[in-house]
Amino acid sequence: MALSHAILVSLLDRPQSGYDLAKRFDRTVGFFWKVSHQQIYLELHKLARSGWVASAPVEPSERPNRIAYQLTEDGRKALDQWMLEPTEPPNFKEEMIVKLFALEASNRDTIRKEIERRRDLHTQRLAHYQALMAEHYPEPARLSARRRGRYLGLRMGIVTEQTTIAWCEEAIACIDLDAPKRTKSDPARPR
Amino acid sequence: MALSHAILVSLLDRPQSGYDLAKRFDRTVGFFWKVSHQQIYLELHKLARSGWVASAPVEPSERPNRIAYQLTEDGRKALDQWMLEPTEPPNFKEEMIVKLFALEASNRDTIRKEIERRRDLHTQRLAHYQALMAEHYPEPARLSARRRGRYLGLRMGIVTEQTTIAWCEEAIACIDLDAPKRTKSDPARPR
DNA sequence: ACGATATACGCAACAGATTGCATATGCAAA
DNA sequence: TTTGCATATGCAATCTGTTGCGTATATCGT
Repeated sequence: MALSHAILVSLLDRPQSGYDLAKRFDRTVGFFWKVSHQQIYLELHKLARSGWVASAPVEPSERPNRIAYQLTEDGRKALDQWMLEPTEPPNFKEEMIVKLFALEASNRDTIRKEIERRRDLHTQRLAHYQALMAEHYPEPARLSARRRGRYLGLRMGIVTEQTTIAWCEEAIACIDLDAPKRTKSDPARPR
Repeated sequence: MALSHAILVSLLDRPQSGYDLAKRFDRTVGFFWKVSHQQIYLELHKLARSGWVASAPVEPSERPNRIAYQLTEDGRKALDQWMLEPTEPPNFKEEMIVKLFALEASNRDTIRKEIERRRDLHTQRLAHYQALMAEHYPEPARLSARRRGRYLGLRMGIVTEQTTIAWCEEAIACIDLDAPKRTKSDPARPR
């Protein structure tokens, strides 16, 4: 049950509505962990039923249809308990690997282009993460505990993208290892 | 629908039963993609209903309760179609990041130990992958197309584990950056 | 005044995946 | 001979997560 606990962690900071949580997810871990707003509303209802969160008073200045939730004592205890439990390595369903397993039986040109597309996509993501890093963490050595956790999350994003890009380059070079040599004037690539 | 296509790709090789497929999954991509045997049996039924696989004759020498499936013409077409579709980057629900987001509010010692545990686990996985690499792909430059796809899958496993281990080391070093200095004779670590 | 966009919540149906249970055979070790 | 293990399949319940739809209000530009 990772999402519910991610919500609890976010509520440690301050009371938030489902909408707030969804936006915050998108801005922080959203790139490598997609969560739909439906899922968040659903989890909030469940957490409320468990008594781990409760509706928080909404400032009269805010919209009336907004429902903010705050962490309860029970929720805080549940979170502390969860922190003690071991984490599983995430599993990682990379469809590219499945396609590569079919390398012999399928069109190499298609696969190569797809890996190139993925490489470009990850290059964009990396640039985005690096911009965030430069903007928010110019001096990592001097961060508060609160910001250090977020910094490490972003670092994971960066090293993951770098690794993925390097792997894509390796895969592109590897796919045609047995193909006949090509020249610039004859760039046709055989199947 | 990635699992169903992974099954189709595996059946490209030869007809297989659910049990065969499950074992093969465990031996190949199983480390980073856990699939239960139930899920495989379920998908096989679905694929059979769609007409993408069909029961294959079972050798009389084999156990009678074994049901092997083979790819049909339709299944092969569906697979070719799927190869043309773009792949999404996998999403990657790393619970450690959620825990790190709670760094300020929780026990650092617990988090540090958990990251050390994860680092050790990934170190074991890496050793396992490297053993597989040495055993099966001692000379990567001379592989057939069939084996090259599998080689690249294993390479992805290796670089992913290496990256994860390096990130764990970085995180361990980073967690206590603001803690008072410790000596070997006084290894107590404050919260 | 109108439309676009952002805010804000939720239901219903489905798909994907896990967990626990049930069943049955064959083989080898204690 | 009994116990346990590997082989081999499957149901039912549950949980997790997605997709599509529906409903509002507020804000802002034209």
